[in-house]
Amino acid sequence: MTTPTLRLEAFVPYRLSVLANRISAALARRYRDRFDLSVPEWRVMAVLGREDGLSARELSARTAMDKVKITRAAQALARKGLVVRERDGRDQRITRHHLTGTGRRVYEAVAAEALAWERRFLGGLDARERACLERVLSRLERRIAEVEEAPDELACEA
Amino acid sequence: MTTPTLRLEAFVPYRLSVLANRISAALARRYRDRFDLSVPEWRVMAVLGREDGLSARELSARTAMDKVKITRAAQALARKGLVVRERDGRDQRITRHHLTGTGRRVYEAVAAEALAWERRFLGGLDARERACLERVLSRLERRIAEVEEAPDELACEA
DNA sequence: CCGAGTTAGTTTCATTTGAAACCAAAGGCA
DNA sequence: TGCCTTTGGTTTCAAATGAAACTAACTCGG
Repeated sequence: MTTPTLRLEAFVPYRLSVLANRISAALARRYRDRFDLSVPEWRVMAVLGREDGLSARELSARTAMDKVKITRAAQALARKGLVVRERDGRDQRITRHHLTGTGRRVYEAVAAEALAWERRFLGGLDARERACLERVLSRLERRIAEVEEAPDELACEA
Repeated sequence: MTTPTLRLEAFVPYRLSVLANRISAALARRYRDRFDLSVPEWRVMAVLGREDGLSARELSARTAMDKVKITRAAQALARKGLVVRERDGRDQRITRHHLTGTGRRVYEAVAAEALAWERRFLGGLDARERACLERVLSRLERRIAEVEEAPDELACEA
């Protein structure tokens, strides 16, 4: 038995990374060109569009971005007049974030565009492939969480 | 029919991006802790381990990294004594890259570790899920290439 | 109450990144 | 042969990033 050699183009972490970056880049360009938004800014808007009044901490949890990124994205959005930030009444440490009127209109437009892009992108797949994708994504999300918790043990299935 | 609202946690580009970053981060930490290598450095080594004497341009193509990153990674590897770089005899513009003896030993070690990690990671999936993953990855790789070429048209399947 | 410890968010600073400018060597081609 | 363009690679510069330090506000045991 020969030692299996590592081929980058067949190595799943590499393939996933390249794929995700290409997809992100394609979308990021659209956000920037059409709406002058960065990806972190867009993610914050996307979350606020569905749940208003979140704190930075909550935004961080829902966007998978660290708190520094949240601060900066939120400040940028505030400068652009898309978001307002206010101290929470009960706990003065907390900053609550809200879309402004303009913010909401922009949100609707970007959300529509993003969904359209996704629909078009996934439209190239047949129903079986899309089901497959959903399965695999959920599965890998669960799996990486397991591996993150036990970076060394031979953590196999329960 | 209500407008479908965008839920970030169900949006494929977002999920893929977060997933790929988590996987990359987990691996990157190992490369760094055990071998003091960054991801770009490791990718260059991985390619050189199988094809020696590549130019920066070829490395760029095979690692999906731009030429600036290649220059920097290669310079770092040279400083560490893992790679040597030399001008091509025929075309003096070209730099050829080779693993040193140490470089090859490190390559073998990192490659083994990377493959072991992947095996462990994917070991959490059953055979069907792994097949599914392979299918979906190939499919999406093809699909993003199509969309990159025709960013606007409603490019569906041929 | 009051200080130790915690939590929310911001700022700082060093590192990473990539677009664009740049330099040097080839490749036409008049 | 001597431009003019192209190509391979490096450097520069400004922006993005994130770890760690920091500030301010809250909590809780004594």
